[in-house]
Amino acid sequence: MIAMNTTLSRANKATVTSTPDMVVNAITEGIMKRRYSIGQRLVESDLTRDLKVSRGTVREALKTLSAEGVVKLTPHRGAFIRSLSRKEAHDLLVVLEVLCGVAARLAAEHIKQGDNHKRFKVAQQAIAGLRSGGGVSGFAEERARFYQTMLNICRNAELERIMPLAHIFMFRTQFQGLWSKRDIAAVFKEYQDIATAILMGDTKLAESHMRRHIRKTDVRMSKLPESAFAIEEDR
Amino acid sequence: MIAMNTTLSRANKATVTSTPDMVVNAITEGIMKRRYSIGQRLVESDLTRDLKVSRGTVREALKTLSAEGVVKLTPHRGAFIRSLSRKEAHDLLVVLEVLCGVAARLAAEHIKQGDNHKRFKVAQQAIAGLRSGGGVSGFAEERARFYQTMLNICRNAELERIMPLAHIFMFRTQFQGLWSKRDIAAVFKEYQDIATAILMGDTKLAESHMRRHIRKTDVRMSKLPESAFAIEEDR
DNA sequence: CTGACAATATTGTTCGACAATCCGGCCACC
DNA sequence: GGTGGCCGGATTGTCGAACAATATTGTCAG
Repeated sequence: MIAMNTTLSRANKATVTSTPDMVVNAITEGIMKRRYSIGQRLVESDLTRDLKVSRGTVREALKTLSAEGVVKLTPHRGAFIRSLSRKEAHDLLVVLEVLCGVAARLAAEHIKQGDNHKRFKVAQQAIAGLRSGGGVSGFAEERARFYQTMLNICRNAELERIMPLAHIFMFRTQFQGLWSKRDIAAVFKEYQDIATAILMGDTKLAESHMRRHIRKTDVRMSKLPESAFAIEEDR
Repeated sequence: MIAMNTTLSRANKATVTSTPDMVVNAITEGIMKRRYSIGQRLVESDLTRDLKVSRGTVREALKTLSAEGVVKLTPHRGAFIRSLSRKEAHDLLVVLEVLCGVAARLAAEHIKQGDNHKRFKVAQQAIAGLRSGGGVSGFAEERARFYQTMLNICRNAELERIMPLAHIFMFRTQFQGLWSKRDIAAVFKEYQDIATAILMGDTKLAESHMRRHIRKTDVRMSKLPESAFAIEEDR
C-alpha cells in the first residue's frame, strides 16, 4: 500500500531509483503525510541520520526539490518546506491556469488512443467515489492520481517536466482543512465537469472547464484568512 | 562586457553567487558562446579541472541545470547538453505558447507602473536596431534581454521560476543558422507587434500576438530538415 | 533593556576513497 | 569473417571526514 503510494507520487521512473531520488521521495512523502509541516526547516545532518545517506546526497536531493519548488533554499540558512504567501499562491494559480488548461486539452485530444479512456475513467470514478464515502484523507491521493493520469495521457514531456505535481500537493497541503463544505462540493463538481469533457474528447470544453476550475480556486483561496498564508518576503 | 552578459543570462540573483551557481553560469554561457555544442557530453573531471571547483560542486550544478532542462542527466553516463528531437521541440513550443502568452499579458497589464514602459521600450528598440545593422550575433543577447525585461515586468515569481530562459537560449542555439531570410524578417515583425501591444497596455492583443508568434515558430520549425533535430529516444 | 562580543550550530566547499556501471578492445569460437 | 563473451580502463555514484564561512544563540557589561 505504501509502496503503491510511492509509485504514485513519482511515476514513470523505470525500475532504477538513485539515492538522491529516494531522498526526494522521502521528503515529498513526508510532506504529504504531514511528517513535515509547512515552513519547517530541514537540517542536513538530521536527514543524513534519518535516511542513512551521505550529506552530498542530501544536498543533491535538496537542490532538486528546490528546483521543483518544494523547498526554498536560503544561503547559509538551509532548506525550508516552501509555504506560499498570498501573492505567491495567486501567482502560482495564474500559471497553473494555463498549464492545466493545456494539459486538459491535450488529454482530451489523446483520450481515444490506447487504453487512455479506460485509465482516465478509473481515476475519475475514484474521485467521484470519495464524495460519498471517505473524508479528506484519501482525496489527496486520488486527486494526485487524477492529475498524474491526465498528464500521462498528454504525452508532452515538457509539460510533465515543468508541471510540478509537487506544487499541487503543496497547495493542497498548505490549505487543507480550511475549505468550507460548500467549497469542497464545488470542487467535486468541477472535477466531474473536467473529466466528462476530457472523456468526450471535447478539447475546447475540457480546457475551458479546467481553466475555470483554477480561476475559481483562486477566488476561493482569496477568501481564506490571512493566517493561511506565509508572511510576505521583503524584496 | 562579459560581466554584463553574465548578469543578463541569470538576472535578479542579488549580489551573492554561490559556487555551484557560478558553474551553472559558466556552462550556460559556454553553450551560448558555442564553447559546448549541442549533445556534447560534460565530463565531471573536466569541469572540476577547468573551473577549479570540487566534484561535489559540479554535481550540484549539473543537478540544477538538469532541472532547468539545459542538460540531460543519464544514469552512469553523465550529463549531455540537451538537444531536442522534433517531437520534444514541438512539445516545448506547445507549453511555451501559453506561458509566453501569459507573460505578455501580464507585462501589458503592468506596463504603466514605475519605469516599466521606459525599460521595455529600450529592449524593443535594441531588437529593432539589429534589423538593419548587426548580423545574427547580437540577436541572441537582445532577444534574451527582451524576454528578461518582459518577465521582470510581469512580477510573477512563479513564471520567472518555471519559464526557463535557458530553454529559449537552447532553442535558438540548436536551430541558429537554419532560418531563412524570410523567416528572420517575419520574426522581427512579430516581435515588433508583440512589443507594440505590450507598450500600449493592450493585454488581449499582447497575449494573442505572442501566442501567434510561438505558433508560427512551431510551423517554421516543422519545416526544418531532419538533420536539425536530435534522434528520437526509444521509450 | 540594549548593544557588543564570544560560543555554538549549520551550511558551503574541498579532498580522497571505493563500489557500481559503462564502454571499447581483445580474443576464442563458430 | 563475423559473433559473442571477457577484461580492463574510464566515469559516475556514494560515502566519510575535514575545514572555512556564515548565521544563530547566549552572555555580559553598560
